[in-house]
Amino acid sequence: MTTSPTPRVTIKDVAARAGVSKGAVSLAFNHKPGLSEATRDRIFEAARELGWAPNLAARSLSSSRVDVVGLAICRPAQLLGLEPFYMEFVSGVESVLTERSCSLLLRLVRNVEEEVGLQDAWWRGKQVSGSILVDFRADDPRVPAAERLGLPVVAVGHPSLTGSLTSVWTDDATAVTEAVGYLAALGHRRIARVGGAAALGHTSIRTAAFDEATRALGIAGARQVATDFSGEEGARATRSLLSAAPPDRPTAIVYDNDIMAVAGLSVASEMGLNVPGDVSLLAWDDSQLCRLTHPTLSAMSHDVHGFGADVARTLFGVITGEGPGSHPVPTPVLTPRGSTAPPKV
Amino acid sequence: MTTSPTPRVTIKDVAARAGVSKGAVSLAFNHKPGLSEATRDRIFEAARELGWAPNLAARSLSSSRVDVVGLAICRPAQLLGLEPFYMEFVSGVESVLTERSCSLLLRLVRNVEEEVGLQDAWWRGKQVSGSILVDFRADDPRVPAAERLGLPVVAVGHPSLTGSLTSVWTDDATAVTEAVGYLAALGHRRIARVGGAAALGHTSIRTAAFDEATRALGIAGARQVATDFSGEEGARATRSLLSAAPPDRPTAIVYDNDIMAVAGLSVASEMGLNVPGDVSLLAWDDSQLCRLTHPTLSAMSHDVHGFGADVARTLFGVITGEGPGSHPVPTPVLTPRGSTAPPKV
DNA sequence: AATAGGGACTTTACCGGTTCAGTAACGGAT
DNA sequence: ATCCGTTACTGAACCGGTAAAGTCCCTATT
Repeated sequence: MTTSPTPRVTIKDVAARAGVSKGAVSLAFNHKPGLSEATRDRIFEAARELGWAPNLAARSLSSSRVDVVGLAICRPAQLLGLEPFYMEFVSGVESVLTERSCSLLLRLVRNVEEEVGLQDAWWRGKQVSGSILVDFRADDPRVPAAERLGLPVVAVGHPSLTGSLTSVWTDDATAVTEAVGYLAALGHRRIARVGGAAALGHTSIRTAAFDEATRALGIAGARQVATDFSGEEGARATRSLLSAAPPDRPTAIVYDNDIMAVAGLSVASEMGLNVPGDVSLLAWDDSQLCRLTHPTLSAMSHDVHGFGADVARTLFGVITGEGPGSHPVPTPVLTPRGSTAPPKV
Repeated sequence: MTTSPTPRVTIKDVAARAGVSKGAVSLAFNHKPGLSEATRDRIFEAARELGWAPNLAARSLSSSRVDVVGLAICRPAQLLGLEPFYMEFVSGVESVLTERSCSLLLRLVRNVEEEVGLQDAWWRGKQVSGSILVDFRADDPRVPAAERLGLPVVAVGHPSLTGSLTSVWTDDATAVTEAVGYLAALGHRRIARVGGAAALGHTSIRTAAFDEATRALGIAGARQVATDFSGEEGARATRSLLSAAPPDRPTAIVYDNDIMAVAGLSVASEMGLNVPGDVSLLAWDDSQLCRLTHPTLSAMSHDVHGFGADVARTLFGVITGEGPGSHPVPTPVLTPRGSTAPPKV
């Protein structure tokens, strides 16, 4: 049994079959004017019969445009799997890409330098028409790199981190302030925060906002610890916070994602502490996970799918020549569930 | 301030700069013989100075090969985000693609029909050199489609589902048997299973294996329920199973993924049942999540990252003309943790 | 001395589309 | 009857590479 050598059908075959020139087929398939209805139909009919689809490589070569956008993510694989955030984000991005029959080129990288090299190669090699940049850090090398290349990008991150690049961002500072305010309103005076990777820009923003918010409320015993976003570190951080003697022990903890909050919840129960009786927990980036625990987790909730879609739409804007801009998306909203309550006396 | 129009540098510029012909540059960059060391160096030097990277569209057009593989995933976005499985799988795939400077074209689709159309277009349009197919169901339309197109694919699924396609699969039946055997050995006689989407092939395989295993052990009261893999349905299923009166209530539950097991755990505690005292829980597709709960979840553990890598390697085999084959990967192994124990009395 | 062989390149013909200058045909205005 | 302006389409150049055939020169063989 031999594999049939798949006689690839090209635009020429379609043209021949429809009795027109290649040019006409091209016009028809790009919905450009200059063809009669009848001819157009004949062409589509011929293409259908032959099962022809334009060769994108050829198209992008001659028209020098590609329908692909790039996304490189830089987190250890094991952590990535757990972050519901990314998959949901990606699916939001896809939802708008699909509408415009555009594809997503995804790559996991080990560090920012590798990503810079990758974006560079993608753009130089005309593999993408633009890229989405995530996980900004202070003085991120991708900012000058994208500027230098003239690569159309949208930077997912606060404008203070993304230089002249078009950015789409959530107002983390306000959200942190709201979270702290909520816990303080419940009566908590000893509030701690288990933050994400210190190198990440949005982590520093939240850290600063947390300091500011607690100071403003006159809360003295506010502690923060940095982690790598993993459940394990979340657990470790929680254990260390909760093992302080009662007067120093926080009565409320805010987490930077929901995995760590879940881990924190189990640490509390392992230590014989009642949630929310002895300690209140507040998660971030509300995913379904927060509703699966017992008690359910209160969270700063956030439409990640819609966020991804916004980012993709903005990227199309940039690609079509829109000038740089800064696009805030709705601030995460506090969603109280079962893990937060007033502290016991 | 005008954006510099990015004068794209082509192979011709590099050739000119190195004082050779385009052909020579092509030879150098494809590591083909026929050039002296000196010339080769001059060419690379020139390319480096100009910051040139070959245009992949042009390359794939003339050499009729592309360094891209396709992957379409068909699950609702919200569920996807939660399944640690996919991100980990993807990262495994990426790890071997990257070595061969190959990229992954990812797309989320709504149903199998849409995927068939997509794979068809990808292949016809020469956008991919091969594809990875996941989530097989009985009489999957992708099997005849891939055969008809001559599209090189590797099917992630049991050979009984994937027809003549090259398959990579885990032996779910054996794993289920082992899981049931373990619980039975602990003394459980009333074992239930919270399965995944009934339409999926591996779900039916597990369902059949569960029936078979419980029958073989003479266990009468074995119940199974189908879900959509979501935590919510996992919780609902657990609630329904555990609300039976004690003699009928299962003393052990096996889940088809770990999200549902986490959900089940919280349902048990919400119902005032002790895990593992009153009921033992066993998760599947062991992710970090299983170590974050309290008690920690026993699970059928499985190297998903390595699985993805194997799949990618196999795909390269298929692309380079290796005949169809069936490649089993290691069976998930039972990893006992805190959620399983002998039943009380 | 003539010839063969091979290394190091160059030349040239594509790959499969898009684009744009050109052309033929037709209806209407002058 | 002529000229103009559209509309509908064709033909050829071009995009940036690859691949196969061709050229040239140098050394080894007969």
